[in-house]
Amino acid sequence: MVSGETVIMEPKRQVGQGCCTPIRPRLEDEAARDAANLLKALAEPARLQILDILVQRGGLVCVCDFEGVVGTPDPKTGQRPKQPTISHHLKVLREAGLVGYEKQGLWAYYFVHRERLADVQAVLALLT
Amino acid sequence: MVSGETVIMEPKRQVGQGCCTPIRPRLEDEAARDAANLLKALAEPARLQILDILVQRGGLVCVCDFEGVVGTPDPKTGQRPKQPTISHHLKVLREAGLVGYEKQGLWAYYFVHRERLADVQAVLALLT
DNA sequence: ACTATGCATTGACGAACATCGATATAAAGC
DNA sequence: GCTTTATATCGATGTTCGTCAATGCATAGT
Repeated sequence: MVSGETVIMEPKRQVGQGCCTPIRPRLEDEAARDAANLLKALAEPARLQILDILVQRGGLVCVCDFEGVVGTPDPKTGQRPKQPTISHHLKVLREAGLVGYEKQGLWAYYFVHRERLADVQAVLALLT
Repeated sequence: MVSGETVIMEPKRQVGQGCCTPIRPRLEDEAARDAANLLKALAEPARLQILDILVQRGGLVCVCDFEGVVGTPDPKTGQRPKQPTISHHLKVLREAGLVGYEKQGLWAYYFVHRERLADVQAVLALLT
């Protein structure tokens, strides 16, 4: 980091009176909470791969397509997450508004809500 | 959902032989894991607000600036997270490569690693 | 009616996380 | 030296999360 060299023009900060001018994030508490919840829904390998497949397919995908295909393989058994786990991840994505689904007979067909993905990108664009 | 109406061109899926053609996510396991770890580092209101302030300031910000300013207020006490918690969040952001810092005397000045934020946006762009 | 299938939900478990108070470290000023 | 200040780290606690086996619930096929 070349810390011996860096010169910050930072003049006169008296210890004990607070070193900096007060500041508030532009991101208000509620907006930060909402954004964090969206990001939390995304922050899982299995869920990212589910979304990837949904986008790749560009349409409706039934749940059985995800089984044995997404999620990190168990280091011991080499097995990927099973059906109840997939269903759980899909529920998380649903509740975050990132995907929707239709029931057709025995199958459930999922699709992406692209607007919601755009919301995430909008938040990240704020930090650029 | 209009589920009575939706017509999917659904040709002949025999129950029991798997309903769909096999598919793999373009997002490989390791890439998915890395992306998820980055998103996990972002998926916290306090950390989003920290990054927001860092970007807003456009330069070096010392830790004390974040105290009492970022993070969700405790519903009971109305208090925001205290110094050890802020320090913890900064460590998480550091380890994710999202921020860096320089030590100047008593103070630690943090700054954003914009390239890393770009990495996150690149992953999300894949899903669009 | 009976069986098999696709999917959701429940309950349990361990791992990971956010937060805190207390303590440690390290530099500045006396 | 000692004290104060800014930050990091440690240990404990309560909560959230990912995963599974078991179960429930429709629907399809016989």
